[in-house]
Formats: sequence, structure tokens, C-alpha cells
Amino acid sequence: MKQTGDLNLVKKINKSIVLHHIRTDSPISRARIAEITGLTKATVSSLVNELIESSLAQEIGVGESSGGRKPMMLLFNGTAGYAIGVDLGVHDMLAVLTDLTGKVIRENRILHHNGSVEQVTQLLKTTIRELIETAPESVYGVIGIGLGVPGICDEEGNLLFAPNLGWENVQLQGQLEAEFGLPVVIDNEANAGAVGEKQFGAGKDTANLIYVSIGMGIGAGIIIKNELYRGATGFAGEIGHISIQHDGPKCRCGSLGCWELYASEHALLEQAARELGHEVDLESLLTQAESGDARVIELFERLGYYLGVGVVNIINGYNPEFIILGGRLAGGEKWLMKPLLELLEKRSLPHPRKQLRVEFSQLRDRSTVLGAASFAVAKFFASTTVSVDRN
Amino acid sequence: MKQTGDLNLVKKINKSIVLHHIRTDSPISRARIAEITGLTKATVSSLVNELIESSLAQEIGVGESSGGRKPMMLLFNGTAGYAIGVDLGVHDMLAVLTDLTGKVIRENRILHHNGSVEQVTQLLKTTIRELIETAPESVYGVIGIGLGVPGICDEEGNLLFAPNLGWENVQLQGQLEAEFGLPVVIDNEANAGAVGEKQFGAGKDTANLIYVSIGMGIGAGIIIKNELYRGATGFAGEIGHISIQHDGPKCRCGSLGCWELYASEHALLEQAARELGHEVDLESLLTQAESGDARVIELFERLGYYLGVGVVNIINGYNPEFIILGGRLAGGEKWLMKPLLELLEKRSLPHPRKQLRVEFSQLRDRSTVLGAASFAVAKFFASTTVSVDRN
DNA sequence: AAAGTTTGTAAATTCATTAAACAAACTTAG
DNA sequence: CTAAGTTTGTTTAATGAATTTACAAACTTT
Repeated sequence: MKQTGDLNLVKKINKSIVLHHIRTDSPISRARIAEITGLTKATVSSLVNELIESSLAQEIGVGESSGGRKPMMLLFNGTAGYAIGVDLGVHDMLAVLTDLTGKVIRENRILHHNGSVEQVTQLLKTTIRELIETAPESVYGVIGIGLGVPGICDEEGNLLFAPNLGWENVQLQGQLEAEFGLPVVIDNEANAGAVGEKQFGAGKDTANLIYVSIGMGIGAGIIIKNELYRGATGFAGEIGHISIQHDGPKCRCGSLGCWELYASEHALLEQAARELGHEVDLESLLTQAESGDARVIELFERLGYYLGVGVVNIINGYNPEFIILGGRLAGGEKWLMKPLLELLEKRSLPHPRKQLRVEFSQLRDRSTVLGAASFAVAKFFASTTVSVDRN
Repeated sequence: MKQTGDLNLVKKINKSIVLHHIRTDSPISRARIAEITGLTKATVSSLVNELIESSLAQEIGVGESSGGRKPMMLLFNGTAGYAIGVDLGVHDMLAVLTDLTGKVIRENRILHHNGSVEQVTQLLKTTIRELIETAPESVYGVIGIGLGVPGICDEEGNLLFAPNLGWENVQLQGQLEAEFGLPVVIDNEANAGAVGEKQFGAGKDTANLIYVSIGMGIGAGIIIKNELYRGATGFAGEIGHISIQHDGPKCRCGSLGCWELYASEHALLEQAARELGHEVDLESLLTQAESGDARVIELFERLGYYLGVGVVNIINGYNPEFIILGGRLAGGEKWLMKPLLELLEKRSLPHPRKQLRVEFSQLRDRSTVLGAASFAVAKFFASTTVSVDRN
């Protein structure tokens, strides 16, 4: 029951609008910002000068005149601070140090053997500390840590349940905040991936997108009106457990015929083992398909079919503008895409499909880690300026 | 790129907050509003007096003292204006005149024979005109018309596609606005139903709920953070076309094994015809079940199972706090509920289920019409005060 | 009856935006 | 090359909504 209106709120809103334009439309002049936003030149000038004061914006010299005095061009100062992003996987972690624009300054990939919670968090802390120490000197220093994890989180940053890690109820955010004295944001890897794609990938201009992470299981990050949708208890996007066969085989979630029993990496490997007669891993399947092994290619194609079945469900249930397929299985794009698109053509309602794009991720295994870092940046800006929805 | 902050915005926000408390927590004093909202007594006083000025609030006399001067209690003036709500069905329409609190003043139910678009809209206009003419004298008169329709609408109020009516691309909003010179809001019947349940039904205290309308087909209205979610093109909530059997029978939407092929009224009647050997309608099935006909009861129970299958999908995909089952089939609650709950118990993930309620609608066939009327009221208030999310 | 509470209004202050005016810097037409 | 017109960004005064402080009225409690 908070958030009443006062002059403070007005200023925060406008400052955030101005900063937004400096971040996305730069180089840009004060006059142009005033024109775009509808704010007066005086207001923009005053806010810009405060942003320069606080090192978030900088003047980079005059630009081209359009028939009058030359404008002073403004740039967002991405190096005023740095953020840490981590994608905590089941067998490895990918950690990055980025500047405030999301540019990767340094990257560390470390394997782990999925030991105890203590072992893994210890490794996590070491990795983060290393990156913090390599951060260049800057006005704000390292401003926060973002973490994408393969499990369910509540809005307080507790990791409630991560079946593939074997973790339950780990207060990761609190631990890391205590350790580093920095703001920490933790969220599901699919949510982080969705934000990564929205900020840095193919989803830049899309307000409603769904990122489907196809790994051992299937998860989804849902962005609605430029905002992550988490459901009532942080549990939304358990799309892998939408049943595509109500009397199908039993899933560990209790339900029958869940999508991820048919369309995940786990499903692929199981099927491959059965048909090829021996255990295989994803990498070797990809190699075999690449070398033209018809049996393996057929495995991928069948998976593409099942992917399509679930994607049709997503379309009918959420009607996104853009579906981005990511995760480890995205490497099979070459063989997955055709059967998937064929099925969409046949089975999805014409109206929602018209305005829909379906693509595999271009960021590959970086969607999550970049999204995680951008969580930290977003939290930093939210603490100084109120974030307001814009396009 | 609009919506910058200025004094006007501040006032609209605060006025809307004050009005909100007068609407929901009445009777309430100025001092109490100040206490709850954090606004100063002076500000509240000034805003309340403006609301009284514009007839939206009124003083109803002093209340109980709590150790000092007695407070002047305030009430929302629900009779400052009236709204029209219409639930346009496939074979009938239900139209109501409500006051600004949503209280039904008059109600008309009219059968139609699903004739041409012109015939039905003509009937619609006659019905609405009749209600407008019976509206009591008031400060603002009839402030708008809300309409729930069995089809897909875009955000401009065009009815894009209504398969069961056989309508396509009807500019209903424009037509009605021209006819009556009043603001008109048009939306899907399930969306209207969701809002109806949220405002007047069991969903009053719930920010995230899904209303599932089980009629000839199955539709859903999705409320996220107190706001209707429409998807990218107004097409969200086509939950009836989520496939529960990827290799099942073909649906008219192009896909195979859609939920509504198993769990809709249409599915029930078809199955009944097959098993009983003759055509029946829903009413007679309900009567037969009531009189203990085991074969019919078994039909309902099987439907309950299929309902459950889809509800599990909804839980895993959206994680709502509350699922309300409505529409014509809600009349079968008695036989549907048990198998449905049994299936939920067995098949849904424990974590999201813990915080979940699943119930049949108490508003019965009035969810949609009440929601439609409240669309009109909401639009009216949005034009005078900015609407802000509150609980 | 005196003291303390609560309610609601009034007056003075604060502060971010707007509107209007303006100086500086530049382009272009003749 | 000059005069006129444009564009940029700052300065100054005005606006108006909220806050702070003060206060009177109405009431309860001791």
C-alpha cells in the first residue's frame, strides 16, 4: 500500500526516461531527448547534468548541425561500474564480468562435479571473487551479482528446488550478499535466458517473448510487456511439465506424458541409447549427425516433431510474438528446425501464427549468463532511478 | 514514448489511490485514508473534497470516536452513474444495468437464433437501448458499455474471429460507439469472466487467477498481478487448444488432441450421444445425473478427469493462485469436482499446488456480464483518474 | 474540570516541471 | 559576405501539488 505520488517520484520517472534514451539511442543530444520524450528542454538539461554529475552519462563532443547550433552529443558511460553474471549449470558454471552496457570484459568457465552444496557454493564464491578482483577501477566498482540457476526460486532469491543439482531450499542470495557485501539477484536459468535474449539477443525489439531452454529438462522464461512473468509463487514457466499425452508415461513430477519426456536432451539420449544399442552423449550425437548418420538424424528429426508439439501449445497458451529456442539442444538446430516448422504450419491457429517468429538462440550458451548480469545492472539502476516500462 | 512525470500525474495517482480506498474500504474517514496511504492529512482532505465535488464520494455522518474528535465517514457514491454489461452468447444474450459499484439494477436475458451479424447486432442495440432508457437519473448518466463475446478481440475492440457465432472481423466497438455516443469496451467472454470473478466473485483477494470458461469450447481469462493478460495479439488464453494428446483426433484449429475435444460441453454431448444412442442436451444430462443415472454420472466423471488433465497443464504453465471453473458446464460441479481433485492430487507438482485453490464459479452465468460492466466502469475511472495497481 | 486525543483545515514552505525569454552557435539565401 | 533564420542549451519566473507546521474543534478519559 505504498507508492504514492510526489515530486520525488516525478523526478525519478523522468530521470529514468532520460537515462533510458541515453542508454539506447546514443549518441543523442539534449534537444533530441526533449523532442522524443515531450519533456521541456530545461527539464532534460537539468536531468542530463545530474546524470553527468553522477558519471552515468558523458558528453563526447559536438555532432552534425541540422541548420543551427551544433548539438552536444551524449553517451551512456558503460564503464562507470561493472556487474557479475553467473550461469550455474549442472556440471559447469559460466561466469562473466560485464560493464554496465552488458559488454563482456572477462569470462570464466569452470567444470564442477556436482558435489555437495558446500563444495559447489565454495567454487562459486572463488570464481566470483576472482572476477571481482579483475574488475577495472571505476566510479561505482562492481555493482552487483546476478545468478541463473537450474531450479525454482522465490522472489526473495532463495533457491527452492533444483532437481538436477539435487539442491533444496538453499539461501544462496543471503550467503552471497553476506560474502561480498553486494546486491545479489538469483533467478531461474530460463528466466535469465529470456532476459538475456531480450536485452542482447534477437529479442531486442520484442515486448512479449518466450525463451525455451531445452536442456536435460525443458524450462521457459516468459516476458510479458517487457517484464518477466513469474507466476504466483515463482513457479511459472514449468512448461516442460505440460502433458502432451494425458495417458503417457509417468514423469518424476507426478504427471503423465510431460513434454520434457519427449523433447528434452534426456529424452533424446534415452531414445538414442535404445535405438543404437549403447549409451551416448549429446556431443557425439551431434558429430554423428554432422557426418550424415541417417539413424541419428532421424532421432533429431523426431525430437523436432515433439518440440513442435510443445511449441504449438505455447503459442495457443501464451500467444507470444517471438519464441526463442535455446539451451544445449539448440546445437541441433540444423535437423530440428525443419520438422518443427512443418508441424507449426500444420497445427497452429493461423491468427496467432501470423505475427510470430520462432528461432533458435544466437547467443547460444550465453543467454543465461548475460541475462544474469543484466539482472544485477537492472537492480543497480532501480536503486538510483525508478524503472518505468518503455519500448 | 509518452507518460512522463509531472504534477498532473502525481495528482492523478494520488486521487486514484484515495478513490480506491473509498471504493473498497468504506465507510472510511479522511484520517484513516491518510494513515493507510502515507499521504498527509492535508492532501487527503483536499483530494476527498474534490471527489465529493465531482459526486464520486459522499459524507454519511460521523462515526465512532477512538478517543478524540469523531471522524466524518466517507462512502463511494455508486449511483453517480450507471454502466451496461452484455454477455453475448451463441444462442442468447444476457444484459445488465449496474451502478458504479457493480450492483445489478436491471437484467435482461434474450434468446436469439444466431442469425446474420446484422440481425444479432440489431437485437443487441435494441436490448442496450432499453436498458439505457431505464437507467435512473444520475450525475453522469450511463457512462459506458462493456461487452463479452465468444471470440477473439484485438485491443481496439474489433471482434476478429468468433467461430461459434460464425462471425469474422466485425467492428462492433465502433458501431456501438457511433450508435450510442458512449465509450464501449469489447473483450473475450473468458477475459470478462475473469474480471467478473476478480471483482465480484471468489477471486476478490487474489492478484493472479485464471478463469476457465467451459462451454461449447474452452477458453480462459488470465489475470496476472491484477491485470488481464492478453498476449501479443489479444490471443492469449486459447487454452482449449493446448493438446493433451499429440497424436489425438484432429481439431478444427488444425492441431491434434486439443483439450477442448475432451473436456468441453461439445465433447460431453458427443460422447453422450454415442453411448446413450441418441442426441441429448446439457440440461437433460444434468437432470438425468441428478436423478442418479449411473451411465450419465459416469460421463460427467470422465469429463472431470479430462478437466483435471488440462488444469494440471494450467498449473504447470501459469502457476496461478486460484483457478475458477465457470461456463455452462459448471452446473455439473457435483460430479466433476471429485475426479478432478483426485487427478490434481496425483499429478500436479507439490510446490505450486500448495498455494493453489481450485473452485467452481459462484457467480455462475453472471461472471462474464458483471466483468463486462466493470470494464465500462474501469474505463470511466481511467478517463478521470489514472488507474494504479493496488491490492 | 483539566488533560490528552483525534480529526480535519489553514498557512507557509518546498521543489520539479513548465513556459517564456535569451544568448550562443550555426546554416543558408541573396 | 552579410542578414536572416534555425537550432541548441541555459536562465528566470510562474505553476501547482505535496509536505510541514500550526491550530481549532470535538471528543474521551482521569
